[in-house]
Amino acid sequence: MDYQKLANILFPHPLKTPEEWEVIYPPRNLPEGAVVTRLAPSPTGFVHLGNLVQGLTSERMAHQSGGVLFLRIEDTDAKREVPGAVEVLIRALAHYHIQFDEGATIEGDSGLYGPYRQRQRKEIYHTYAKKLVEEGKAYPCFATEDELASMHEQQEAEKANYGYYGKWATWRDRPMADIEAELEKGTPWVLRFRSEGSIEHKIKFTDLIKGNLEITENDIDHVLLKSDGIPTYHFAHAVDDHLMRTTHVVRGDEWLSTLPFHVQLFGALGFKLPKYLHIGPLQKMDGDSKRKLSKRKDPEIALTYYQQMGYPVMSVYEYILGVLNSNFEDWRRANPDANADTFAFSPKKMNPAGSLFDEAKLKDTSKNVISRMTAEEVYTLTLEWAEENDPAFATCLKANPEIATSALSIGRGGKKPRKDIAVWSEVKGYMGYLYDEFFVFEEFPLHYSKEDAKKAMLAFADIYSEAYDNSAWFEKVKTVAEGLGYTTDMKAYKSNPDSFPGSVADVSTFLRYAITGKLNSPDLCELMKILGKEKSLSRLARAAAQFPN
RNA sequence: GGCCCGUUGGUCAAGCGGCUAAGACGGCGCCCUCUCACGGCGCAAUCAUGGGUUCGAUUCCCGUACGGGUCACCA
Repeated sequence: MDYQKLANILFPHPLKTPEEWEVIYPPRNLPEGAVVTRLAPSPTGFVHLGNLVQGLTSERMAHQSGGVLFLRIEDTDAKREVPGAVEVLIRALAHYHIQFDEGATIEGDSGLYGPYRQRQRKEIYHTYAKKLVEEGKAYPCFATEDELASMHEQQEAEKANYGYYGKWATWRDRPMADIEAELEKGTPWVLRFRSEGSIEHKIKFTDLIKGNLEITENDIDHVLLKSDGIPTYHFAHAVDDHLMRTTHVVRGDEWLSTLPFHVQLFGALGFKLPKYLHIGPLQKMDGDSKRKLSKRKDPEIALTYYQQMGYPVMSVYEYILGVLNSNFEDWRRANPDANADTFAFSPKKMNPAGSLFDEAKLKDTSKNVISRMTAEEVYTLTLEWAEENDPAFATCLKANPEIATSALSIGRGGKKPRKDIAVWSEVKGYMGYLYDEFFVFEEFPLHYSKEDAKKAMLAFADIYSEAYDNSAWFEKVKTVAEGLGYTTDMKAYKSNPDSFPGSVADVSTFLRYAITGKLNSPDLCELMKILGKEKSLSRLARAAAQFPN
C-alpha cells in the first residue's frame, strides 16, 4: 500500500506541516513545576456541578503552581451545541470564581494557543490526520451506519467483544482500488486509527488521583475524524493538549476506559503524554443505593439551582473544595478568615471513588460561610437574591436597609457568631417580621394563659424605654413577671415547674410573640430598639388586643 | 456479557503492617440560657465477605459479593 498516495488522495488540499504547527505553538516558557491545565466542556448550555468540580480542581492545580488555566470549547458535536452556551458557561464559571488565564471568552478568544474552539482548528487536525495516514497509522473506513449496527448484532450473537477491530475491521486492510472506488462514488468516510494493541497485553499507568493502574490495551480502531472532517474527542484531545502544551488533564473517570486509546494515540503522534487526574463521579442517594447525579432526574446538579435556592457562591465553592480535599474543613476551622485560595490543595487527598453529594453538609458549610460575613454583606447578597426570586421582599429591603442590617448584626461578629442562615431564602423568616408587610402571627400555644399574656404585654408597654440596655431591659421583664405572680428563679422553675403559675421565660415569650409574631427570635431587646419605641408599643398593643381580659 | 475503577459509622472521611480505628455533618442526650441560634460536654454508629502472606492485618495478594463507569461518526 502506498500510504503517501493515500494521504494525498484523502487530504488533497495544502496543509501546514506538524513542524510548522510546533513553531506556531511553542512550548510555554514557565518555571519548573508549573501546571498547565484546562477546562474543556462542550457547549450544551447546561453548567453542572461536574464542571465546577473539574474547574475547581484544574484551577487550583494551575494557579497554585504558578501555571496556566485555559478554557477550550469542545464543539465537535454540532448536534449538541446550543446557541449562547459559551457565554452561559463562562459567566457561570466566573460566578463561581473559576478565572481563566486564556482561552475562549465571551467576545472571542484570548491567548497565543488559539483558536480555542475546536471546530475552528480543523486544519490543524487534518495536518496530523494526514501524517498518520502517511505513516500507515490511520485509514479511511466507508462502513455505513447499518453495517456497523449489524456488526454489533453479530458480535452480540457470537458473544464477541463489541467494536471495530480484528476481523470486524473490514476496511483496515483494503486495497487502494477499493478505497478509490468508494471515493469515486462519493461515499462518506471516516478516518480510523490503526490500532496495534492487543487485549492480551496490559499497560501500566499512574493517575494522580487513582494511583497505579493496570489496564488492558486498546485493540479497537476508533474513529479519528468523523465524516464531516471534524475530529472526535479523542483525536482533538491529543492534538490540542499537545499543541496547547497542557501538562495536566483533569476529567471525569468515565474517561478511564478510553485511556489506553489515548495513550496509544499520543504515542503514534509522537506526543508526550500529559499527566492525568481522573475524578470519581458525584453521586446521590436514591432509595438505598447510590447513583451518579443525573441531569434528567436531579435538579441539584445544575449550578443555577444553587443560585435559585439562595446559596452563596462561596458556600458551594467551599463545600466542593471540602468534598475534593476533606482536610479543607479542618483548615477552615483553624483559619476562619483566610482566603480559600491559600489552602494547600492536593490531588493526593482526592477520593479515587466518587463522593456522595450531601445537601445537609452543604447547608452546614453555608451557615459557617455566612456567619463569617458582615451584616452589610449579608444584606447586599440577600437583596441580590431577592430581586430575582422574591421581589416583594427586595422592595422592603431596599426601602429600609437600616432595619435589615441592624437585625442582621445581632449576634454577628466575635468568636461565636450566630449560625442560623444557610440560604438567602431563609433571611425573610429570620427578620422579615420587622417589616409590617411580612409580619404574621404564629399560632399561640394553648398551654399559655392568654389573659396573662395580655397583661404582660400591656404592663411592659407601660414601663418600656428605648434607653434600656440588655440587663436593664430584662429587669423590667422580671418586674412584669413578678406582677403576674410568675417566678424569676429559672433554676427553681425548671426543677419544679408545676409549683409556679409561670416563669419569666413565659413573659419573654409573650413579648416576643407580640413583637415578632413568633415564639423564638434573636435578642428581643435589640429587636425592639431596631423597631423603635413607637412601633414596638403599637405591636404590643395590637397583640394584646387579640387576647381576652 | 467484556473491560476498568471502587468498597472504613446514615453521610464526608483520617489511616498507609502493631492505635481503646481521628475529625466533621446528621441523630440523640446533658450543660449554658428569658426563646432560638451559638458554644461546651457526652452517647450510639464503621474497616463488605472468604481465603491466604505475616509473629501480627483496616492496611499487602487472590477469589466472591455489592456499587459505579465504559463498550458511538457524544463528549
